[in-house]
Amino acid sequence: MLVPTKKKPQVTAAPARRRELLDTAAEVFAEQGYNATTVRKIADHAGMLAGSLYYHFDSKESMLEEILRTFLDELWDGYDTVLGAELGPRETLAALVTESFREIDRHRAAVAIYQKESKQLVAQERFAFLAESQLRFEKAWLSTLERGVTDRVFRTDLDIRLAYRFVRDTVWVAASWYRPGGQHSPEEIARQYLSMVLDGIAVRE
Amino acid sequence: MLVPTKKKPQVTAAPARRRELLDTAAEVFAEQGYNATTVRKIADHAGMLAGSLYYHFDSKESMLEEILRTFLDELWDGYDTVLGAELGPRETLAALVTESFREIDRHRAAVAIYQKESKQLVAQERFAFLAESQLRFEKAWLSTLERGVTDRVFRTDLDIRLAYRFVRDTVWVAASWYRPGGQHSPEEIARQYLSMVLDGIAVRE
DNA sequence: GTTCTTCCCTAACAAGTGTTTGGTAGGTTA
DNA sequence: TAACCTACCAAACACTTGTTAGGGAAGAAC
Repeated sequence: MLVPTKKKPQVTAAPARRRELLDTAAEVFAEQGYNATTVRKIADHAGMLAGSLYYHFDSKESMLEEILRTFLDELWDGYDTVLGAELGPRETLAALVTESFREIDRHRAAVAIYQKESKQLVAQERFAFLAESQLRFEKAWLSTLERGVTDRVFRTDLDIRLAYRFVRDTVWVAASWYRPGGQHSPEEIARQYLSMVLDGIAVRE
Repeated sequence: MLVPTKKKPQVTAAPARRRELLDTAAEVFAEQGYNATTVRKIADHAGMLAGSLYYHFDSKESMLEEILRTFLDELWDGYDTVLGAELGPRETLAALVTESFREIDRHRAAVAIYQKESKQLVAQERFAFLAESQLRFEKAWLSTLERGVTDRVFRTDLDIRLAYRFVRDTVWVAASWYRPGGQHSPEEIARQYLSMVLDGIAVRE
């Protein structure tokens, strides 16, 4: 019982308030950019003062890390379910795209942050998990495309790495304009995107 | 001859050194993000001290403005030539995509900056020209797609605004991974992208 | 040879940055 | 009632930021 090791809320299981603050922080990060966002702005949006944030979090950077980790954890939950179902390549691609749009719907802010900042963040060892995730991501998509090519489901005359970047980007950039509760549901957007990616926008002869 | 009105180089026609500095600044902006880039970093890359930059430029912000203005001017030179040729919708789309990849090849850094920062910049009146350009851009692409639909060249069952964002994003996001002097020429990338956008990645029955 | 111009340096400035320290109101526990 | 914990505030900290003022070296102009 010596040295009570002042239990800071950072280490305990995340309470509701903590999640609340992370949500508002993610919103501001996504809107203004991480570097342009000051802790005072976050505190403003949360109705408190800058210093008070440090009761809940170690640093501004740790807030960013937790936002991205939470998002990626949930993303891979969905992806692993899809990949574990062992569907055909075309169905796997469709399921991955649909799942991605669902994640955009649920984690719009986090996705936007990821898109904007991940490239610079991976350089820091603290955010090395971004690189790992990116690698798994690439493997999942590339193998699906390759399977589709060998199965003669996808065209064989295309550069597969270009196709990968093509599909990947078309999906995730949507986070920059997507607004939850808009005209289209995530599933509807996924359906139209898939239609364009798979069959193209030109009329068939 | 009273008051020699100290001619600052900012107002005169751009000398070579000025363009040189803007190029290095654009490179750093693109790599680290505008807000994360300090004038000292720019000066480092240019082999001089921070204060010396202010002999050439009014401010950090004016450097950013000139980088984006130069890029957009050249972009619209190319676009206007394409649009003025009065080609069919499919050919216009192909020409616009190809022209876009050429611009990415020539202004990689500026395009990357535009992609990352424009959304937050348009709020400032100084960067209102970004909004104008964006509007012209949207008109050009949307009208091309609409013409294609009425001409039965493009599919009629697609949400045309979704298709617009689809094509727009697929093209410009390429700036985030494209490296000049790589395996593929801009024209080759454009050809493959067009093939995917027009005909899709699925095998035709 | 003197003057002028170009281009950079040195040194500082004020404002804004993330973060820390000590305190405190209010509820919960003993 | 007393001790304690939670969640915040108030005020400052060291540092970085964009920017400015004055000066000086090297060459061009006269």
